[in-house]
Amino acid sequence: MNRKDIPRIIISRLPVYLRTLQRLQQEGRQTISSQTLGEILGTTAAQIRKDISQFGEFGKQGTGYNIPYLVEQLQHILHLDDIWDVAVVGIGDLGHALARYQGFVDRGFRITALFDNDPEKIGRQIQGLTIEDASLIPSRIPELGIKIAMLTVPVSVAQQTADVLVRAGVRGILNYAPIHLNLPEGVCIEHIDPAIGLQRMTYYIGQRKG
Amino acid sequence: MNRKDIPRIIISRLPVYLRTLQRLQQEGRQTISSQTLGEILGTTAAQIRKDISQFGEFGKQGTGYNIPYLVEQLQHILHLDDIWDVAVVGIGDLGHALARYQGFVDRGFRITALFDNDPEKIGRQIQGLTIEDASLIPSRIPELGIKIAMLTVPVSVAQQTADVLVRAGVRGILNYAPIHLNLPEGVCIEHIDPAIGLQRMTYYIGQRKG
DNA sequence: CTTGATTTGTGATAAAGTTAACAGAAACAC
DNA sequence: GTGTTTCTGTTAACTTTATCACAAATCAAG
Repeated sequence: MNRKDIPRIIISRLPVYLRTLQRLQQEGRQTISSQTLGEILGTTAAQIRKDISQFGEFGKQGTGYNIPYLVEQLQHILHLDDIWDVAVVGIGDLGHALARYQGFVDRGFRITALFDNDPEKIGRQIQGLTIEDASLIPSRIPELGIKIAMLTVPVSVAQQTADVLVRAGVRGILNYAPIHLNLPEGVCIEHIDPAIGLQRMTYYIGQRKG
Repeated sequence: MNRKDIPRIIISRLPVYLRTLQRLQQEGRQTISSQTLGEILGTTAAQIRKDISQFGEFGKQGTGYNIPYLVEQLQHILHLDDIWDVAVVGIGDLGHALARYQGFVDRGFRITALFDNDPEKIGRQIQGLTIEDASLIPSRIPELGIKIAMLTVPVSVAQQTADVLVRAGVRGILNYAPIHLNLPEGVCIEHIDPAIGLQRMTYYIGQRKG
């Protein structure tokens, strides 16, 4: 089981499985078959079985998967055994919303640092955290051992801010700026851009009047 | 050129091309080769050429692509010739941030309705728009001709709210609730979940202490 | 006008990903 | 205990997607 050999597309589906399994677990459900999980997720049983089987034999014939056990295994595979500390860089409306969002802890993440370069914002508090001067990123990120950042700065400074973060030791960036970031090998990047999502739909929805 | 025959994965890349081309256009650049665009986007020239060629011959040998012309063509392909009206449903921190975001208009979208079911919020204004009672969705959505909604409600009511929107005539939903929505054939859905993005990265980043 | 450098669009090829199908294990009904 | 049903993990077949490689078009220089 060499981690590098497992296709990226399979890895990208695991968090989706995990999210649903955690919800089912909270609802008190004990087991689930690939068939049923596929129906819930709008995918096929074969794909779910194939994906999960990349990492071991977690199911049981005739019964399906034990939900708490599979949740545990997926969390381990995705390195979610411990909580990750995350920084939010750029405290505009969106950064503010992320800082206040209560849903990260159950998923394995905790926001532990906020950065902005606006003197008006520096020093203010959100959820008990103080917004720090972005110029302190190079010292504070290593100090706090932060490896992951959410980037919610304007496009004009996104690439340079990302570069600073990477130099400070950040290994993964969730980028909300609507621009493709070029980062060195070994740094992970995920892009979130609502307009891209909307534009992917309008192709299929068709003409506005029609 | 049957639209249905073009692979979804190609469609999903077009908005990414468009976003970059629009930025280059704003910077005053006139032409670009697939090679250079590939370097900017971290992809290959061949893929860009193949993707674009699905829809016609928009480039010129020896020169590359004319940026304003290609932008226009991509906008037309994606049905972005006119501005789409969009509703935001659920005005928490995130819905609030989306309602205030200034970046949609250049990308083809305009937020024209806000809904929430909290009496405290109904009637308040954001960017000149009044938050309306979510119970009015069935009448207001058709009235305003809205076909696209951004869904930022709690998980517990996400599916039922989506169902209401679809019954009201919505054809595409950008879902921010961390749950998979099951919608009828013909309705487009895109999911945005920051925790999923983070979890896709932690697989590769590895153990927190390591 | 010719030569050399670029660059597209595309048919052929290779790689990657998905689906189908089934042996074997487990559970269940009676 | 036996027969039936359920369900996984896996191999093989199939489908989709990405890459390669090149003819033909364009441009620039002299």
